[in-house]
Amino acid sequence: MTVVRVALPVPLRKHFDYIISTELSPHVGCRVLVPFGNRKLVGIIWQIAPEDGFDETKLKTVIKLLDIDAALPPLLCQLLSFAADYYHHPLGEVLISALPALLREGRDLSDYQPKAYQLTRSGKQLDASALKRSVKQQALWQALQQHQLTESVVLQQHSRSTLKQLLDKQIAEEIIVPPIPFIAPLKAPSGLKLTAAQALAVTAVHQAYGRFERLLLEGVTGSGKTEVYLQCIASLLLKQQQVLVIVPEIGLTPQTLARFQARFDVPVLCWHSALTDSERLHCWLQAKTGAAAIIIGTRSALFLPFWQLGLIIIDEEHDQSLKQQDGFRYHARDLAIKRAALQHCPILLGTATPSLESLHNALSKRFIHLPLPDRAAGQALPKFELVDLKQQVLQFGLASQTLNQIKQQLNLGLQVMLFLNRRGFAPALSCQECGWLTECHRCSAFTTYHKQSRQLVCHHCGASKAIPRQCGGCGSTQLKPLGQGTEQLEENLQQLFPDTAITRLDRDSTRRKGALNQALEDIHQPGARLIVGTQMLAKGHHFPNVTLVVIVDVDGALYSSDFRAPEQLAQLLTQVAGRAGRGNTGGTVLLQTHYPEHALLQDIIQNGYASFARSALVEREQTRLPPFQHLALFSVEAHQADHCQQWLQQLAECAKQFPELQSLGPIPAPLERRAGKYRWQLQLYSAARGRMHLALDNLLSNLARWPLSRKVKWQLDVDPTDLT
DNA sequence: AGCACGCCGACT
DNA sequence: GTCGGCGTGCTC
Repeated sequence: MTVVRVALPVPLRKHFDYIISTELSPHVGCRVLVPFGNRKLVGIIWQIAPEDGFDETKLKTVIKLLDIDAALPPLLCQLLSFAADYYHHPLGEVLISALPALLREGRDLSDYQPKAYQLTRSGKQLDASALKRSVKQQALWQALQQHQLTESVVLQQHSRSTLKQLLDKQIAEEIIVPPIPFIAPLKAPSGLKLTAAQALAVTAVHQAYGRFERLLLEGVTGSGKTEVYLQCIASLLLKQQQVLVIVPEIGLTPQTLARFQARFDVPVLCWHSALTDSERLHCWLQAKTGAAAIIIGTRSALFLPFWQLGLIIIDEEHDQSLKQQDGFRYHARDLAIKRAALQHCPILLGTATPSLESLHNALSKRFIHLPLPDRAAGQALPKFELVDLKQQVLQFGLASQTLNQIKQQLNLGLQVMLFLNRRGFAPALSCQECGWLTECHRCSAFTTYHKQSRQLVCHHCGASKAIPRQCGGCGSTQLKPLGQGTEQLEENLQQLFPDTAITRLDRDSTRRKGALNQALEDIHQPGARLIVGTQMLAKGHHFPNVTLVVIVDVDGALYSSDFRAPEQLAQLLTQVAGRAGRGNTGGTVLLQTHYPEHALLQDIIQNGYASFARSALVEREQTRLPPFQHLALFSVEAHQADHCQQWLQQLAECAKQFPELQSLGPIPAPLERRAGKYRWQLQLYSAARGRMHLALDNLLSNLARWPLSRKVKWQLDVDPTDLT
């Protein structure tokens, strides 16, 4: 008997000790089923025979050891332990979140591993006459005499009942066959001819193999980043090493996967939220055994147990979806860097619009900077033009200049893309008599009018309700949509261009399964077409026939209280612009604004993202904002606003004992009420990362004792990207 | 987080 | 007389 210290998926920042038989040979990283209060939980063994043991007489016994081999290998344990400390999230929850759901539930791994059958010792010595009464059993017995057979092979020729009979008689036995690591392709395919800049980048990555190195591939849209990835991967596969490619949530299109699969004759697997639980477990096992060569996945792919990981690629490293926005709020890029350090392998961050964090690291030489300043096929980058909306008569939110340019392109049989970051028909319904607007009862926000579904929907809490007949203020029946969303823009454009095909791409139009792919297929058809959409248009897709991009309304993002808003706007504009003119014709981007003289717009259109980002960094340094100071955000939710405020006030008081922490707040969150709850926040800034973490640990152990902590729901977000 | 225990108010 | 509201305490 020995004591094991177990990490359990509960929000308690401590471990629990249990007794287990030494004969089971438990080790760190194995799952165990344990009694906890009056329920049973799956936990992870974190320590064997801890020295400062809990009172042994009070210990309960492990119900079941669920793994022979650690489900979380040592390297992953190190990574997850680091992550739990860094993001101040309870270890047990972090560990369990790294496992596929089926393993989290305590399922036996062997149920999901491929099985094979062989004769037992007595089965081998069996006399042929022993089975003469059963022709079928005899046939299977004879087949197994040659060599073991996998389950699928057995079942092709024999029935499951015959097999069961031989197993019951102990003539045959079941064995688990570990999948075989992938076979390296004999020769790496050469691929496209690289530009000089691409070749330099590939060489830099090659030189980093086998050691930890961080590389930032800053390639303008259309510069051929994917080709760089592919050529880096090719040589790694020859070394029999695996590759992890992390992509943004909607970046993993069938096209991306197809491109990788077409290039390499090795198993390429994907990992994303749409997989079923057993597909996920399959992928997890293929990574662990080395059967998978390349895994392309969203942020949680970061926690897959690779057999021999040789390279991590983070595509679109600036993308917001790399940061988990609830619960365990990790940043996949930052943890991937930690993982690469633990694996002693290089990590390549690719983007046209680097995050200011990564750019700062590159400029200060912590990362190797690999610029790809030109488009691979030599096309010109799209050119920006500002359209001044002041003192203009607009038609459906579009200036006459904009409309003229759209007409021109359509007449040439080309495609025009209109970007409007507002889905639905209109952002609100408004009363013509008194100005009343339809609001969400539970959020401090207006409800969006959706014409097709005939509903008012709150985009913050998801609540939807029927359209009111009368104004909630004066009773008038004169309710009109206020403002324009993509649904309305599509309708209006159809009126202006009745003979032109229009494709709308937003969350509503692509909700139906297969709708997104259908839309993308339509867009790839030649001929004039209007494309209307939200954020979805900005990410990854290739629209070769688009020559004109219209940003219908840039103003919303120009005056925001979030210090990251300019960076995000610049990234968005650049990414959307990058969809234009990828074919042979150069593209134009029209920015419609009431503030054409705005410094941010001027900087982006005249000098491009790279220049904007460098000046934004200077500004961040002057204002002591990230990455020049570290930020941790405490947020609270409660039914009563003063509970929020009081709790944060107490926290701010407590934080005062740490001179290295500067606090900002308590302040109401930008969306002060959501789903019926008030939301407040306290921002903590610090120049010294290490000391900030110590202070946070101290704050967390303090606040656990406050009575008010029971009345509010609080969260801590380290390095937040979203301050709403 | 879950879950039990426990103590007060409104119903068959 | 009970059902059930959520405050409080505990989990090796």
